[in-house]
Amino acid sequence: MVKKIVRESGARPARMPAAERRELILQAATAVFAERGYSGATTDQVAKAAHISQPYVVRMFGTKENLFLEALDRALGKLMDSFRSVIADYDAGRLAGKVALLDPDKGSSREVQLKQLMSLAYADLVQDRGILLMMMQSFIAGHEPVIGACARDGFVGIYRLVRDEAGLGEEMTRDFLAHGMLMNTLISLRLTDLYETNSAVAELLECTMGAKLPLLFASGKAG
Amino acid sequence: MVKKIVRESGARPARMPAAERRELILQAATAVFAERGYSGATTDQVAKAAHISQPYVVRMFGTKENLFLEALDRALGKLMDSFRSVIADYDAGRLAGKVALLDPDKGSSREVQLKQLMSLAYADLVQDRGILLMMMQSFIAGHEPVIGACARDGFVGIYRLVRDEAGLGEEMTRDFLAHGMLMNTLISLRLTDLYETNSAVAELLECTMGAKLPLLFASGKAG
DNA sequence: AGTTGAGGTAATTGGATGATTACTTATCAG
DNA sequence: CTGATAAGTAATCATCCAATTACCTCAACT
Repeated sequence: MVKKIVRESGARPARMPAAERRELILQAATAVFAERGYSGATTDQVAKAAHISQPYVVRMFGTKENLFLEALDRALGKLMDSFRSVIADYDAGRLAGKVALLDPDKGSSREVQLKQLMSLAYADLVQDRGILLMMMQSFIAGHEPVIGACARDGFVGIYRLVRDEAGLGEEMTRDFLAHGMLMNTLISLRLTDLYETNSAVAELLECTMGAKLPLLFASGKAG
Repeated sequence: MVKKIVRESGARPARMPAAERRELILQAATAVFAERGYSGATTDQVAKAAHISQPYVVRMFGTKENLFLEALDRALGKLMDSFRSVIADYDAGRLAGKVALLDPDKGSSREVQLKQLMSLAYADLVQDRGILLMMMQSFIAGHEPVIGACARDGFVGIYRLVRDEAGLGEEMTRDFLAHGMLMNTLISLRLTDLYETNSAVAELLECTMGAKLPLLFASGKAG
């Protein structure tokens, strides 16, 4: 007679519908992939972060690669949704108050104002700490056959959105993306760790993030 | 009696002094780490790229982590040497010809001219394809205890060099770094693969790389 | 010629890790 | 109450990979 296994030490996870669990796993995967990259992350780390067993992660997404792709898609979607809603709100006049704060003289063109607003939206996304770094990890995985292709598509999609939908034009879009990449790098590098002890770092962070710097220190807390 | 192993199929590697072999391995490691990142690369891939055995790679550098650190150090050194020699040459008046080409009116300040010259030097480094991507891989490994710390030091070193030794000041240095990060991203993403088929990509590449775009397509051939 | 040490490899190992299999258990419709 | 199905796990496998061990073999110097 095999001894009946009695579940001890309470930590039994709550059951929930698959769709809901899916989102939790994607959140966990985003955080783990963001820190460790595609190769550096393990499905077990994702499972632990989602408080669930490793086999379930694999079974729900098929492969680690597919999990990464879905997390990437989710991150890209959040970024683009955020930008699109900025554009829509701006064009509907719903951001007049914010614009007045950023640009009291109202001397800037639509593009310049939109650029500032999207920078703000971008910095807001930092609070998740996963979303942006997840994308960054995909951008340097260009050599991976499938992930690389999706990353390229995603990047081009962002370029088109900023250049055409927001209407920033070539050079302004390039500069916008460049500063985004610098922000991503500073965050991923964890330069914030040196903020107190290194005045050059403090200067660079303040100069790059501007008023949005506090968001960086608060990052990681939001879901 | 154990059968004497006779070396067949000639491919026996040439012997060479350890210091020389070391540099070859570092070159190979730079290329491999640049493409696949720290976690994604294997010591065996480095060994194959250097045409030697995997155990020898490990024995010569102790650990994979240490190999990465030495390759990173080498890459950072090359970049900073390159910038420093631009600065020295400029201040010694040895770049008058180049400056005249970039800035026919001679209307720009020292900082602006130096910035352009350093951008040029940066783009020259692209030809290796390993140097810059190696650094980029280290920048997104901020969570690794040892590698992350070295990457932070390296980044801050570059910032100081550009801001203080070249004298670009805060904002200009920030913009310089931002565009460098964008270039790194475009290269790592292999957006060049889409240059022919995607006009938005062609536009972005031309806008970002300017006259230096051909260097990008020629990259990977140099040692 | 013989020894020695540096340059190198084959074989192996132990741990990690993505994936699979075979279960268990909760929930809910009838 | 009772299947049936969906949610979830334990155990295990096969593979990969960094690191170790135990060698081999030239070249240089007595």
